[in-house]
Amino acid sequence: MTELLQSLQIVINSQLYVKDPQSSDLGKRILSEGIRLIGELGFERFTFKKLGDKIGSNESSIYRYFENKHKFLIYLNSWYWVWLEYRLVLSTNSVSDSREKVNAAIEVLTLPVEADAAFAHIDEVALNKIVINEHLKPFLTPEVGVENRQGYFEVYKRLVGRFAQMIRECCPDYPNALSLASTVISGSLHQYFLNAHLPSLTDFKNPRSNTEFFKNLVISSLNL
Amino acid sequence: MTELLQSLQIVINSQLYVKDPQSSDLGKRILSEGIRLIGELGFERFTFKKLGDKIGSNESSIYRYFENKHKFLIYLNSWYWVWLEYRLVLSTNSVSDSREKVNAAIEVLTLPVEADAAFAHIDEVALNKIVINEHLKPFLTPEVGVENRQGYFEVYKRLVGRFAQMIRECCPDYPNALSLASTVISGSLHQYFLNAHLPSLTDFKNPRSNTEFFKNLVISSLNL
DNA sequence: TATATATTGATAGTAATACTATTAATTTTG
DNA sequence: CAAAATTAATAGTATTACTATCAATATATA
Repeated sequence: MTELLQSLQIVINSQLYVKDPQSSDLGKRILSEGIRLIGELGFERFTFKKLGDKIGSNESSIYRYFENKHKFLIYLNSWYWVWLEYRLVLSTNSVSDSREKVNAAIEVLTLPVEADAAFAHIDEVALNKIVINEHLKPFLTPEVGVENRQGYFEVYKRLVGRFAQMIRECCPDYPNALSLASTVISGSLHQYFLNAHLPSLTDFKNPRSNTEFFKNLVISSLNL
Repeated sequence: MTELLQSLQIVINSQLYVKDPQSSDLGKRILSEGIRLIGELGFERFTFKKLGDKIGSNESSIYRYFENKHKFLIYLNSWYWVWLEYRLVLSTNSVSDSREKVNAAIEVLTLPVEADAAFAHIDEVALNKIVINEHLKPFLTPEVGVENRQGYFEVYKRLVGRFAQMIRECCPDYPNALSLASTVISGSLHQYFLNAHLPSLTDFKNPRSNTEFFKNLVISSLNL
C-alpha cells in the first residue's frame, strides 16, 4: 500500500516537466485546458501557442512548465495510469477470491471512467478520451527505448505488472500473464477507439458488452 | 476467389496516390527506398525531401506520386494488408476443418514475415517492421472517420472480416468474432512492438511463443 | 526524323510549427 | 518596501510540408 499511497498524490516522474504543473494556478490551468484542447483538436493540431491563447497566457510561459508537447502528452497519460492504478487497487484490495479479483480488475480497466471530485483540475472523462485516442503515441516514436530507460513509462508498466500479478495469483501455471495483461489494457482502449471511428471492426455495442468480451477472454484463457 | 485474385495484383485504392507508383521505375524506387527510409528514421523524421535525395531524385517528383506522406503510409500499410490477405487465403483455403483453419490463420497473422520474390520492388520483411511500428498511425488522426468513408481502410477491414468469418464458422454462437479478430491482428503486432521496445510488458520470448499465446487465447475463448 | 507530349529535375517560395532568447511587467515573499 | 520569482510579450530560427514555375529529358506518334 505504500506504493499506492505514494501514487495517490499523483506524483509524476519529475523528468516529465520543467516546473510541476500541480504546484501553481497557471500550471493547473495548463493541465485542465490542455486536456480540453487536445480532446478538441487531437494531439497533432494542438500547440502550446493555441493553449496559451486559450488560457489568456503565453506560449513561452507554458514552455516553462513543459519542455515540449510530447512530454506533456506523456505527463497526461502518466497521470491517467496512476489514477487508474489507484482505482484498481481500491476495487480489488478487499476481494479475497482471486478469480473475483481478476474480474473486478477487468471492470476497472475496461468500463468507462467517471469524474473523480478528488482532483478538481483534471477532467477524468475528457482525459480518458485522450488516452483512448492518443495513448500509443508516446510509445510509437523512435525514442521509445531511451525514454523507457529514463523511466517515462514506469507507471504504465506498474499498472500492467499489477494486473499480471493478479492473473498469476489466479492461475500460477499460466505462462503469459504479462502478455495477457497488456493485451487487455491496450486492447480495450483499442476497442473503444474502433467503436468510435471504425465500428465495422468490432462487436462493441456498449461498454458492458466490451467488458464481458474481455472477461470471457481472460477467464477462458485461464481455464477457470 | 475473385476478390482474392483481384487483390493478388496488389491493387490499391487509387485515391491513395496521384500516379500509380507500381506503374513506373521511379514509382517503384519510391516504394522500395521509402520503405527502407521509414524503417530507418521512423515515420515522423521521414520526409519526401530526404527520400528524394536518397533515390537521386527530387522532392517535387515524389509529390507527383503521393499527395502527402500520410497517404504514402496508408498506401504502404494497405499493400501489406492485401498481401497478408493473399497469404491468409493461400494457407487456409484448402483446410476443411474449421478449427484447424483458425489455427492456420493465426499462424499467418502472427508469425514473422518472409520475403516474397513475387514482388521484387517490395521488401516484405522491412515492410512488416514498418507495420509493427506504424500501423496505428493512419488511424490515430482526427480524420480517421472521413478517411474511412473514403475507403482508405477497406483492405484492412476485409482482412479482419475474413478472419472473423473463420471464427464464426468455427463457433457460430460466439458473439464477438470481430472484436476477437481485431484484437488478435492488432494485438499481435503490439506484442512484437513491446518485445522490441518495452520487453517488460510482455512474455514474448520468440515468435512461436507469441503465436501460441494467441492460439490459446482464441481457442479457449471459443470453448473448443 | 521531327515534333508534340509526358515525365522528371531544379529552384524558389510560403505558411505553420516547435521551439529559443531576451526583456519587460507583474506578483510574491521576506 | 525591496528583492526575487514568475509571467507576459516580442522577436527570431530552423525545419517541415507543401505549391508554383520552368527547364531538361525521355517517349510516343505522325
